[in-house]
Amino acid sequence: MLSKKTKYGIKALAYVARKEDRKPVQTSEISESENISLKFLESILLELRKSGFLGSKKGKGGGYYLIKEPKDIKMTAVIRVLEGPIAMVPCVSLNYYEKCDDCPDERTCSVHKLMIQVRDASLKVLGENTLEDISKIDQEMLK
Amino acid sequence: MLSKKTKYGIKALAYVARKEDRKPVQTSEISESENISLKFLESILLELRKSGFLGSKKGKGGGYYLIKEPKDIKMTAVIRVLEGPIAMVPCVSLNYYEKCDDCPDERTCSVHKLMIQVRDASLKVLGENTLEDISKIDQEMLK
DNA sequence: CAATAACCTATTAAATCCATAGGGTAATAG
DNA sequence: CTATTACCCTATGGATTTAATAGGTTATTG
Repeated sequence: MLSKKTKYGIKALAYVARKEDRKPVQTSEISESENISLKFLESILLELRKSGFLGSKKGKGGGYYLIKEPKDIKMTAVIRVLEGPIAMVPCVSLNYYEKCDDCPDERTCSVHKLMIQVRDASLKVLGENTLEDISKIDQEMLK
Repeated sequence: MLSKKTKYGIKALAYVARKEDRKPVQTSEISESENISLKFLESILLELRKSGFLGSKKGKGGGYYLIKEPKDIKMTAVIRVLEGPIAMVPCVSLNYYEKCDDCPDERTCSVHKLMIQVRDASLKVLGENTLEDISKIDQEMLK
């Protein structure tokens, strides 16, 4: 299950991406529009800034803005920062690998075998989707 | 992340599936062979019995055995019973659907859009793999 | 300087997970 | 029939994580 943190983080990024101009967007605006607890959102945006997705500006007229183009932000990167590993089991994670305590041999582990396939399938989808892809709203969708 | 419960459950099912004869396998045997806490495993096997994957036999020579052929057990079914939803977000779950508190309109939700794709990709992999597929050990794997 | 909005630290309530403990009960072997 | 085996069931606790709240500090604009 995706944590609320990740969910909110993605929604916030998508919200910022939908603003054509590059003016900073305030936390409170995102909070109200996306129904996210203000304080919780603050901490998430802060993390997204520290990990290089957002820039910020303090004081009046300040807020957060995208540093890169939405089309250059892969969803794999976003999820890895907010949620951590994409794999469902540490022993098949590319970026957060960890050996299982049980399991003497990964090569013969039934779970390992299966979860590698799931990981690759997820990775494909998340690698093909950019922030641009998921943030735009087609009029088609509203019918 | 996959819970230990699900992980152990899959490993236990695979272990039972690897036994050619249909003799019951004892919990203690699985526990030792797969390095799973005996008491924890007991509760997992019990759940797998109640949900129709395993049958059991009490007394001496008793244990658990598969009710269906390994090739007829899809991994989607196993995971849904042990872990719950396959989707990463309740609002895209086929079997455990739940509306999000935030999110006035799913059709325009960026997370929703993305997670449907992830769900379908996972569903494909888990639907194509059966217990037979993941339980067999190729000699190729050991090289 | 005064207003604004990001920034930072700490705390807490709730939930979930993993495991253990301790027995009860049914079936089988001898 | 009796002892043993091994499944069956309930309850509990510790640890970890998650989600959210609270309260303050720093920097920028006008």
